Amino acid sequence: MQFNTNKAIYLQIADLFCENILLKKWKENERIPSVREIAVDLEVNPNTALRSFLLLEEKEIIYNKRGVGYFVSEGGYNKTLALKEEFFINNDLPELMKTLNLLSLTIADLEKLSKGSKKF
Amino acid sequence: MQFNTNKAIYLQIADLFCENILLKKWKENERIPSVREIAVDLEVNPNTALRSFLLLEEKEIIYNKRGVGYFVSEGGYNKTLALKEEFFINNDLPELMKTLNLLSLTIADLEKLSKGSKKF
Amino acid sequence: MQFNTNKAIYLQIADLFCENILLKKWKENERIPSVREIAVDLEVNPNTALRSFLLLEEKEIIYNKRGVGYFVSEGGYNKTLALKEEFFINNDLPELMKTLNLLSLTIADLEKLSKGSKKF
Amino acid sequence: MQFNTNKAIYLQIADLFCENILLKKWKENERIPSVREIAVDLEVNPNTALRSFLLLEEKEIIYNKRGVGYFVSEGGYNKTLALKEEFFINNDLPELMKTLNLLSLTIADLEKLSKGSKKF
DNA sequence: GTGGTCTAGACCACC
DNA sequence: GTGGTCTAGACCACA
Repeated sequence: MQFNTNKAIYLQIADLFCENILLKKWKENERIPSVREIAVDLEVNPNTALRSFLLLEEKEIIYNKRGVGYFVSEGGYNKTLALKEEFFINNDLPELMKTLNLLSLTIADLEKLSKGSKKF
Repeated sequence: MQFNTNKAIYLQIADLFCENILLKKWKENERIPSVREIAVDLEVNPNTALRSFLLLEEKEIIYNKRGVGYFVSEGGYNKTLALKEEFFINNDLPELMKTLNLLSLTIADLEKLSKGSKKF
Repeated sequence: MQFNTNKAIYLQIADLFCENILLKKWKENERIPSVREIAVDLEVNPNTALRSFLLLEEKEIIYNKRGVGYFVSEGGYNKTLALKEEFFINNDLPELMKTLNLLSLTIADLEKLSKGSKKF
Repeated sequence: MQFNTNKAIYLQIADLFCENILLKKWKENERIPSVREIAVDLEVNPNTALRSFLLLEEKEIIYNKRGVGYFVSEGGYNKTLALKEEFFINNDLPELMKTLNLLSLTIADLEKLSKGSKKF
């Protein structure tokens, strides 16, 4: 996996985990890969991988069974969605509106731009 | 001014400068506040303020007259606009589309959200 | 049963056993539940349950009859009491006094607090 | 400094910080020693020391000024006190009452015990 | 096998 | 100078 250099790796891994939950690749009460597996797969140090787990555990999106591994929390999907939505509304969206304003663009323009872009 | 802890202060100040230019608060060939004034106003270390100036000078959005101060470049408005647009298309927009997808939102939803938000 | 995540499960189970002995739920020379029963009841790994038994066996609070099961030792009550008392005096009590000091509380305050608390 | 082997060092350091705040050795809005200083003083790895800072920052007891250091939060004293009190009421106290009950002791007995102990 | 802690030390961005 | 991240790897307790 490639990591963006502008953001801490462990945060990018945490985002990846959230994505997996939101995309239902990881289901509630299911065990997720071990710290070591993630570390090997993503080619990062186990410590770095662990930080991602700890971050999401603290947000109660995942939980730990001692000696067994990490699991997606009951309600983890909704919690993840709520967190991401809240962040979007309070941070991304205001930022977006401000940028649109500065660039003299409207939301309607986004449709065209997103289609024109090679990224989609 | 409050700064976001996740982004370098000097970058946030540079963004602020760009905003002022795009909003025509700072016009081309007009002198902008000194490093010292900015540092005092925003309560930051003068070194930090200076970095913002140097960054924008390097992008030729502002220029320096020795012993006089910093000025918005001829064409600084368009340069700023171009930079912001490019960044928006290549970075913000793909990011936005991905987030919308994860949150099961569409561009159309943004209209409502942006109106419902207290931020506007 | 809920376990505290900050303390090893097997230690919490051992504490539970001691409680049963001190409360005379388990009497001297009486057979106590098997490792397997404990494991099922408390929903823990049999290995974990076994460690609790071994710990108390080592302290001679319980003993094992091969093929039969575990029993509370002759004198197990007093032994448990003595251990708990010693630990209380040497560990809990100093810790308590320090905490009281930091919180500007006195032993006298404990009376009121313990009554006010919903836990009792 | 000696550390208790039963508890993570970074937690013991965090406790120490709380003590300093409760004892008013560290006052609100005052800078506290740097991560490196703590690491050297307590003879631990800077990483370990940092964990203590991060823990307390997350609880908003201390805050960070970029490139400057950590400071006790406005209201940090009360926050620390509240946290410690809450923990005491919800954890230490029930535990204590249970232990007293098992040992056939009363709160009144604590007075004598605490005086008799060599620790005071 | 699992995670959790810790060390030693590097590198970096930032002030 | 400050903190923040990351690696490499050890050691341990626990299940």
